[in-house]
Amino acid sequence: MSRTRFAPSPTGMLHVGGLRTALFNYLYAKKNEGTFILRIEDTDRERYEEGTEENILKTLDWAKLNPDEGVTLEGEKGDKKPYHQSERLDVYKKAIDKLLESKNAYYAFDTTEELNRMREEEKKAGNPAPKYDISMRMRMKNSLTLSEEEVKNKIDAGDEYVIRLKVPDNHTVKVFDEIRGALEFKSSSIDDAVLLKSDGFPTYHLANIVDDNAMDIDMVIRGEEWLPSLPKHVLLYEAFGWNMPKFAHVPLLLNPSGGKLSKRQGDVSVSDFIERGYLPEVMINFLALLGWNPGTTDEIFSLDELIEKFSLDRVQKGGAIFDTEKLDWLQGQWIRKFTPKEFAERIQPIVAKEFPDARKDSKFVEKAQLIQDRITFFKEASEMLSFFYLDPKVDLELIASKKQKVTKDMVADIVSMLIETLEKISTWNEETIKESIIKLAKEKELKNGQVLWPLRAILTGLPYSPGAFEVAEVLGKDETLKRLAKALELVKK
RNA sequence: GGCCCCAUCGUCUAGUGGUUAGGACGCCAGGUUUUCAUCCUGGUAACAGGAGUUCGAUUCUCCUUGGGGCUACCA
Repeated sequence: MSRTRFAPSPTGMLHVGGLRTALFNYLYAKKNEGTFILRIEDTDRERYEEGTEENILKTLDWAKLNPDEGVTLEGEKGDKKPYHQSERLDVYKKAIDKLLESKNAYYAFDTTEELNRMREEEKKAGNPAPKYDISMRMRMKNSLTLSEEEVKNKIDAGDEYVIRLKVPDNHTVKVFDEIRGALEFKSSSIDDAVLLKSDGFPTYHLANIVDDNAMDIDMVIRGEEWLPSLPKHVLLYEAFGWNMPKFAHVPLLLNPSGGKLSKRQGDVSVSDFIERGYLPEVMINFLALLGWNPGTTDEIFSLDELIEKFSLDRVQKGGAIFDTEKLDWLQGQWIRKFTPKEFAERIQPIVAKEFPDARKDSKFVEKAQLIQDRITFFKEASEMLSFFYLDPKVDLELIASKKQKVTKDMVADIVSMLIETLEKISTWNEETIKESIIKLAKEKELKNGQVLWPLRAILTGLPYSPGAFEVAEVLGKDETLKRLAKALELVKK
């Protein structure tokens, strides 16, 4: 049993990196017959974006990574409510009081302007990385430099304040990361982070630790960008006297040019990929392989298979460039994996949108079969099946083909021969059609392509399409001959 | 700048002291008795550099270099 959580902020659409973090958390939980929890970290009122929480939930639902507990599309589930941090302010207040009491935190009354000025001064004085601790703590206005009475007076007077973590001096924080191993941080490099903002909201550091503890999270899987603040979190757990969960910092997803994944260099929000027609199975499969591998050469995995194979010790340490070259290939693999019936069912509504006849087409499965190996996106299906639902244009430029050695003045003869030959076929199927046409070509001393190209071009009206034999079979004898006859007439003119 | 993380083909990766350094995507060539696609076969291409440890380093250690992250009253 294990409890993991995905804890996004509603500050933007869910992006692929976030989905991967969610996936790893989901896989870990399921692998250990545990619980996957979704918590919304909405403590930043400035960056809050309307609708993004819904986008996150819907995207997770699309990917079939629905949380077992926490915030869901059906509302909050579980006995650790609420799961929105903005509704847990009293919980943080209590926690802060505890830290204040144990002197692990202190009040600070400095304004942003004062802080900025002091940092400038420090830099000029040769301190490259001014931190509130060490260099600034004693120079600023806070409960470490002010008397108890002064502090009380300021608070009573309504002065704004934040509460900061008191990082102990001369201390080494030791912590273990499931992916990176043992880590050490000197406390001199850790800043006295703000825990409670002047608006009464907690920062990530506080809220995150308090909630992970309250929600019994025992494995924290999050992005590598959190690694530098890990010692602060460890210090908080120590200050509270709580048991620490295990930590696993997964490598970042990178732009093609190397930096942290961002817009500008292409699509990064999952919604973009959904819109472009990628299947959830494909996205999940692709994301799983970015930073993780099964240790075998297998590459196609369903969510269930991933649950079975997943383990943190096969997660990569280095960042992975989010390069979608392989995504299209994967999509093709998945499309080809569907049974003919499944495939037909999935494209039928899409084709029917353009060609209503497709909806009640008894031969739809056969038609769909012709293109299952030829498409990467379902939306390509309509065009590729168009010739079944409308009369193809007869285009002499297309029917004659230099490459196939078919000149324009040969076309009429070839079409006549085709009609004559095909009319004689009594059992109409791919095999018999093929047989008689190959025989025809041989008799007339023509190359197969000289007969087949015109046939396919007339039947489909397209430069690229499924093969002539299979199209003719599905079209049926009558329709095939009808199209040939019509073409012959037009070509003669 | 400081702190932290990382480093195998262009990309995703296998490898855990001795391998012709393997696979996949992409690309190139050929084949699959019509096009496109699929599929098959073959090819292209990598251990960042330098010391050290060792009989022997891609693998262990250190340094350099390179890349990335963090450095907010954002997460």
